[in-house]
Amino acid sequence: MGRQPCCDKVGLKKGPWTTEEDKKLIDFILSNGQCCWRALPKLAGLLRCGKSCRLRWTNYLRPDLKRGLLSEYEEKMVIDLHAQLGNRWSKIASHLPGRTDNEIKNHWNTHIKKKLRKMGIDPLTHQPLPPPTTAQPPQNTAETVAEQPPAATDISIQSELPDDDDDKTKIPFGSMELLHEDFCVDEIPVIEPHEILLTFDENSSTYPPPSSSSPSSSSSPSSSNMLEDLAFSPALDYYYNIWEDDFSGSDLLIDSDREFIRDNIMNQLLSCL
DNA sequence: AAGGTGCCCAACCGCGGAGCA
DNA sequence: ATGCTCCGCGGTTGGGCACCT
Repeated sequence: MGRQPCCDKVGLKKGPWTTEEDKKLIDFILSNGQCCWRALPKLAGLLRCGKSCRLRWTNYLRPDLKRGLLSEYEEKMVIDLHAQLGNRWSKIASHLPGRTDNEIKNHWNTHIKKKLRKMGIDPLTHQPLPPPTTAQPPQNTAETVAEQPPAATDISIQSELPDDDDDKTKIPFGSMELLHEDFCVDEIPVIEPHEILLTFDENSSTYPPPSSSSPSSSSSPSSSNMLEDLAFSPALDYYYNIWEDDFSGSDLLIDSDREFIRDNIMNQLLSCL
């Protein structure tokens, strides 16, 4: 009995991805779109299982991913959403454009959990932790207990968050969308560079820029700054660097690709503004 | 400087659900 | 209705790094 492995693991590579593998995966998906993950490794010339490819793409290579720590606002959203949804990380991630479920899960386990405990909130129930008494040993260290604000203050964090029950937290164009959403698995749609929608998140720590006031402000980001930033976004540069590293001698038209994609992003953004 | 320890996060594993024949 | 395949999700692991002693 037992479940069949997701793929034939004999001869398949595991562990960290190399730049070469990243390049192959990116190149394949940008040329062909996200097709059947199981078939992708073979088609892309990768010695990986489809699952590994999907994970690498969704968690690390997708061009719309934000890098770096979650902003304070994002963190509050995660706490609020977790209170409503529990450990449904993918659902939570869907409210935070540019963030992956893995990233949020990791951030929750390494930062937010500790922070909440320190603040006297049970990260599981989102209720105030029982106050430490002399009879009961405190769950926190003495120094963290001393830093605890009253429980009522802690809970107010949640009430500051926007109501999640509508689309306010769903940022339009908050994720990269391929225009061919509804192709069947057997078809391998060709996604041309001009069909890729690269998008931004107005709630991120980058947009609006740090100088702007409230993170929940609905004001539009400065278009000139946004375009400037996007045009030179780390994600794009990452792709370009990969291509340039290993395809410098190939017949790929790196510069024209770069210009073409960048121009297309600019045009799409301008049409949205 | 060297070794030990803890943290972070990318990646893996296994399960459940959806879709299809 | 059943069994199979595939995808996506959540939990877990372990390598690399930073910090501490």
